[in-house]
Amino acid sequence: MGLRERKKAATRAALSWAAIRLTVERGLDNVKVEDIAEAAGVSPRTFNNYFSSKGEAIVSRHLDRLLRVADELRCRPAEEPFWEAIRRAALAQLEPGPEMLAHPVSDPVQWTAGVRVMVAEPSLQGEMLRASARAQAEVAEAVAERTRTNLTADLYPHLVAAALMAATNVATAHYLRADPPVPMDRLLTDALTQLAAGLPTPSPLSGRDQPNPRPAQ
Amino acid sequence: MGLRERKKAATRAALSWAAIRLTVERGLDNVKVEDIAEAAGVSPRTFNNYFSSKGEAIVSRHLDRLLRVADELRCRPAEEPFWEAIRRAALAQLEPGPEMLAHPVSDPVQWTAGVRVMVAEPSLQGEMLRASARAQAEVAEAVAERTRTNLTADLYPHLVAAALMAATNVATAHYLRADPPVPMDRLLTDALTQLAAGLPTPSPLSGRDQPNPRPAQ
DNA sequence: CGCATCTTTGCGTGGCGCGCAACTTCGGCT
DNA sequence: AGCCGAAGTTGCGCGCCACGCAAAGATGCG
Repeated sequence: MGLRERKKAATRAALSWAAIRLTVERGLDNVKVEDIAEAAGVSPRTFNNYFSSKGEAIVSRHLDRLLRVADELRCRPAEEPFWEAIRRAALAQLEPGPEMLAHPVSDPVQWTAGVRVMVAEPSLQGEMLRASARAQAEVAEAVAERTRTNLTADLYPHLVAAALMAATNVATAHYLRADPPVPMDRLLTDALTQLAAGLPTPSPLSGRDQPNPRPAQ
Repeated sequence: MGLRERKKAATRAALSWAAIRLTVERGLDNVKVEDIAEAAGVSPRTFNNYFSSKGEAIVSRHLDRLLRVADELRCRPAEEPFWEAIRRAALAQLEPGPEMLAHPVSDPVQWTAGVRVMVAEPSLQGEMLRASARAQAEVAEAVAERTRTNLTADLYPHLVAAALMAATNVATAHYLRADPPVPMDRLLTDALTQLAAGLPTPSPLSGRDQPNPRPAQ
């Protein structure tokens, strides 16, 4: 890989991390594009050569994580049971990615705070969900290959991909509000297990700690 | 309901429909907020009293549809089997809503074109997915009530809601690309059936018309 | 070394989101 | 009926943002 591309990737990462860090520190609308560009040591105009909006910059790290899920799914051996492969692929997003290790700026705490603001800020929610949708398309393709289903004629690969992303989102949301904290891999595995079981209504007598306190109205 | 609220609702609908119609006719970025306001007979400034962006205006009709799903789910009798209730609720979005009947402007063709542009335009995708997320929260609440699960402690209601929305989105996407056309209710029902069955890998020998033409690489 | 290609940058423009402060309309209450 | 507070509308103005364009700079290859 030439110097050119390495530099591009570095600038991209710098911009993205700067966007996340500043947004976490000051709040989304106390950060101007100018600030992000300055923090990354680049002209404001250049920012828009890499990202078409603040939101896209912030979410791009999240998108990278999600794309690793599709990659991992393609890498799983073909003889592995299907849902086991799905589970492994889903867990791939929790491993620190290549650019995560390169930038020591990004401790997990900062990342969690970043995700929290992405979920909280309305204008970032859309961007975040769009990232999920993009990753979902990749996953659907991988699923179609693996299960030999048809990407345009069958619902199946899209359903699996959508369910996988849904599990990710639900687990993430739960992770962010869980107190005391719950490990993310457990949440993800749990969600996928329930999905693969067809989401049967849990029997209220077995293993439930407490029934819903809100009475049915 | 007083005159005030009726007028507000009317203006809101007028703005939203105008936004959709103009966008379908001319393309998203050949429509200025000014145009939409003018078409609705209202000042440009007023537009932003109702919607905070073009995208929100366009998608608001879609959001209304999705919210009807949660409403319908709450209305289904408690003795109805759970997944049957889910199916019925999902199908509720296909029925023309109250404001659909009031505005004869909105034939199904126009609506389909509207959805098509929402899915195609990048800046509308996010808004659309945000609408799904909002509806999903409502559905999750309804599911928690019905199944007596806990909205904050359990993944279950969120998973069901997310799966329902995923089914809706996947079915919609398939509907938009299907040629020859496939009835939407069949797609939705099919998607939900597969989900409730735990998304088993379809056996490639039975009932498949054609295997995936792309070889696994 | 020198040229072709890609990238960065400054500038300018059009549009948008929204706070603010009049002004208008509505609806209840005496 | 008439009045008054509340709610909605409008015009104005500001700061920000996305992006087209063209000049200047960096990079890689022969």
